[in-house]
Amino acid sequence: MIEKIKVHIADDHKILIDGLSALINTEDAIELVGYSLTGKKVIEWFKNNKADVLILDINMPELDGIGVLKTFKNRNVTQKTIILSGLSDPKIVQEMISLGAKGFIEKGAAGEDIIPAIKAVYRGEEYYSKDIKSSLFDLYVNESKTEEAIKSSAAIEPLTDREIDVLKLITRQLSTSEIANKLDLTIKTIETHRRNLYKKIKVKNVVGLAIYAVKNNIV
Amino acid sequence: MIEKIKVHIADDHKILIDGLSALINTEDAIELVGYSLTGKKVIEWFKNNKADVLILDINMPELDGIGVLKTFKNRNVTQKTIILSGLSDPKIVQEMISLGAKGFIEKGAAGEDIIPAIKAVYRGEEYYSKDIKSSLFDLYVNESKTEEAIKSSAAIEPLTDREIDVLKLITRQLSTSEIANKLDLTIKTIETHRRNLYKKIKVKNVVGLAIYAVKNNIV
DNA sequence: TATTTTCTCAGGGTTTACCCTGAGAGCCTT
DNA sequence: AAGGCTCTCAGGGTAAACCCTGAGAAAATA
Repeated sequence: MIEKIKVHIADDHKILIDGLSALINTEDAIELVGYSLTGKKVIEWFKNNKADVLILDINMPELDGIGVLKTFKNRNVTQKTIILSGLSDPKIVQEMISLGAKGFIEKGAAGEDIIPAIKAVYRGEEYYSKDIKSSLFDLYVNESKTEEAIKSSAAIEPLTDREIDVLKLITRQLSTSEIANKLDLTIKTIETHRRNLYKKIKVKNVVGLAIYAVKNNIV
Repeated sequence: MIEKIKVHIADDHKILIDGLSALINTEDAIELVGYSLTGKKVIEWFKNNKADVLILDINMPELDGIGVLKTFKNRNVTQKTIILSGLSDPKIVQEMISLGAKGFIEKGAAGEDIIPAIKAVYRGEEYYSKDIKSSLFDLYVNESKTEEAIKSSAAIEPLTDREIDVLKLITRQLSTSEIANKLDLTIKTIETHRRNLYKKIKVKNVVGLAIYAVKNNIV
């Protein structure tokens, strides 16, 4: 039996994972060895497992695709990655590339792209779907592999488990003292978590937190 | 050869269509006879073609899923429809049902839901994925098939213009005094509007307000 | 015209959010 | 062993949110 290309898919829409899975199963040379519904779970999975290619959605709750690649980079993990993206904002494309992404497929693109993309990236090549290429992309690809791009990142620092706990309770409209009660912690601790959330998410107050939570499906 | 269930899929993400297509192809009794990437194209397609079941995404450019169903309703077209939705806002669920949708699947749900959903809806039954059901949904489904339900939509008192102004500024993370400044009103007035918003939307604090605003596209 | 709704503002109050600094304990990685 | 991160907690403070009651003026509606 020939060695198959091992693929891991990360996307918060299970139905898309199942769909891609079915697509991939039509190809003998590729097999799906795992999937994740959040960025955090991707990190967890790769601690104990290996895949040849990671297909990574950008918009995910808790920790987004950018955060995943940053985490990999910080840990000096080299993971061949194809980005799945709803929108092809050149800035984001640039950032993902500078973080090591080797492929880029728009969700609006045809599903047929996925198989050649996996194969190309697996071989060490790069792959970009037409929409990406024909957008402003070409202008950036050559200059984008610098360190600066990483720093100017608009992305959000990854939230810790505790912070997510607190954020979830905040969105349930609980006050700081109520949260402290529920988690058996002091008010001061919860206040610290709140402050850290403000800093990380870069918002002014609890309203920004709530909006972030809803938009990122943490509710 | 046995008659297959003819399905049309509408979603602005081609990759999801291709994925679902692959999923559906694993089932002999169902075949994909067409797809659309925008709401407008759905309308066009159904002018000259027929499908037994329509799988319809809500978020689409040009004309969204709600618009599609409204168009069908205006033209007295009865089309068995399954809604594909990223979020399960009860209000939207309710509206889609009153517009004739017979099935409802969250994108976060498992892909295995899709086949039984198609079969159920084809047989004239209804189908809702677990996430939808287990949300506040059950409370609404029985009362929502009347014209009245559309008017009394989700039971929230209508907001006044001023209240919406204030709510918008709140979601921009402005404080009461900042809002007062911007609108040339006193703090006391803004506080009153806030209090009325809490009552009408039935939330405890500004967090509830923010969540409501995001889910109802007031941001 | 009469009534309701909306929009405005007030006094006076409690509670909560938010900001600053600092710090110890445990865990993981280098 | 050393550095980094997470999680925990503290003192002490200001600003803001939130709650109560009451009410006048204008505009929409009956």
